[in-house]
Amino acid sequence: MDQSEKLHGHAATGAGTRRSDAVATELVRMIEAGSLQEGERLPAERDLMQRYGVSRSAVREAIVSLANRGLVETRLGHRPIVRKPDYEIAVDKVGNLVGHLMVDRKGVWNLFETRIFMETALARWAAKHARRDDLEELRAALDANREAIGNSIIFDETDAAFHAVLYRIPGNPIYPAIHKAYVDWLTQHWRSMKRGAGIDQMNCAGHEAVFEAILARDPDNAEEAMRRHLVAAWEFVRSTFPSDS
Amino acid sequence: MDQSEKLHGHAATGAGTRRSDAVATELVRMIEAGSLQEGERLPAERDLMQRYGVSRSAVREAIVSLANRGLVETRLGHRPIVRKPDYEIAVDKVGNLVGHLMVDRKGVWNLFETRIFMETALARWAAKHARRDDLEELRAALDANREAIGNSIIFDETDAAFHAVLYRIPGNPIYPAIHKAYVDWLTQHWRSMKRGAGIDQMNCAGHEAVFEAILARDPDNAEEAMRRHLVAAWEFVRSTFPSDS
DNA sequence: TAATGGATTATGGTCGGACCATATGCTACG
DNA sequence: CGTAGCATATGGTCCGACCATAATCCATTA
Repeated sequence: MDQSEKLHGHAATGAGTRRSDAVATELVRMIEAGSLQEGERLPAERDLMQRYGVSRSAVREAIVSLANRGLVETRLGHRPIVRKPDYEIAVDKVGNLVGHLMVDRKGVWNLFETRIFMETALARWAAKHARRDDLEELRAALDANREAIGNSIIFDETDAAFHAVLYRIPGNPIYPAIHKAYVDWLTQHWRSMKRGAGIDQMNCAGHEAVFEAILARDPDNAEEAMRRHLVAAWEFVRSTFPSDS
Repeated sequence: MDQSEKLHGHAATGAGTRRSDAVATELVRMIEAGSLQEGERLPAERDLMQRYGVSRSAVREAIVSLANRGLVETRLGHRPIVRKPDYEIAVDKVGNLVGHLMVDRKGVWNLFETRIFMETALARWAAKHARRDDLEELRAALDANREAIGNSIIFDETDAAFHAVLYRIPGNPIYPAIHKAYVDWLTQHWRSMKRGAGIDQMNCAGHEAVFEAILARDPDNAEEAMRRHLVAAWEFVRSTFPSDS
């Protein structure tokens, strides 16, 4: 009785028909409005259920919903902590959603193709707009990569780091987030691959070609070098798939 | 008693510590394995709670989690329906997560800048690789767009349709999904803008320039025409923001 | 006979109250 | 003074009930 009255009083706050949706919407509103700051703790479930006049189940489902969206972080025994997701977290969350889309080789290729598209364009951009310190950073990454030839683990890290510099150059925080997504998603598909230093050398040579073209301020060559590098890498990834047509 | 035994028996299936996570993981597994086909109905909550030996609360939270990921669709009084998310849905979901990042102009600019990046590259691609029927499609979209000058609603539709063709040309289903996301996210930020036919004419002229360059197989011009077109469009979007620096 | 409307059933949504598991802080004892 | 253990806070789980909505079935009736 008490509950239903209170809820009706608060009906304006909630959009959906479900109580939990109403609570979730209200909490999101408070987070976006700044009443709940980043890092702050959410009120306890038992508080919220009294405040909004709903049962704890409804409150819990609302919090689960927020947690799934990455807006709060839940730990057992702790009150949920407000988290404003940045681009990386958002992209990370979507990773859970698209796992199904990459089960077959076609899905992986679709994703890898966007990477080629993205990075050829990034190479072109860098050739056109990279500043001196960008080039320095790129050179340092390349040196580290060359140094790591033969050590698969380190090489992969420096490899990713080299590409990461390209994603950073435009200065848009979305690009590094995309890069992280590529690394997270795609690496699952060429793990457990034995390879000799020859492969490393080939990849490093690809990086060098890209870097030289960027240094020479030659967009066409930069793009083409990057494309060759990634297509070769794809051939390698592809060979790890069972049903090779 | 019965429950805890059953759960321990199933402990291997679940990864997380939470019961609901275990159930969610199991359901995802079944969906991915194909035991639950697209469009099929999930077992009733009361079934699942018996099958997995957990309470209904746990089952419900698991289902909420799946629903948030877009893997099932819930309606009151109906059993949840299995949905395998495609690229569009996946990209759409990430949209909900990054909504907070677009409240200020900087966030919107970051997004718009990626669009410029994407579409200049797409224009370049089209100039290089478009086939005859791609060009036909592009021409038809352009004609429709020209026809719609003056009618804001239709013009916006044909405008989006013209750009959509470019996203379709590479033949990767991810690109159209991204386009849809751009349209969904960005249109919220320039709605309720009164504008004269002059703006339409300017935009249409931009499309024509892009098309001509693609038709001429001139990647550099296509890219540059697209950039000019979108930068101009941004200036327009930007003017709708209050705190204009 | 066929249409219609109400009872029945299936199912998700909500509730409240209990207990458990984990974290934190306080207190009392060594 | 320090540490072990108890008290408290809080999330996690369970149960059993009831409500709200949808689909189904069946009997009444035109």
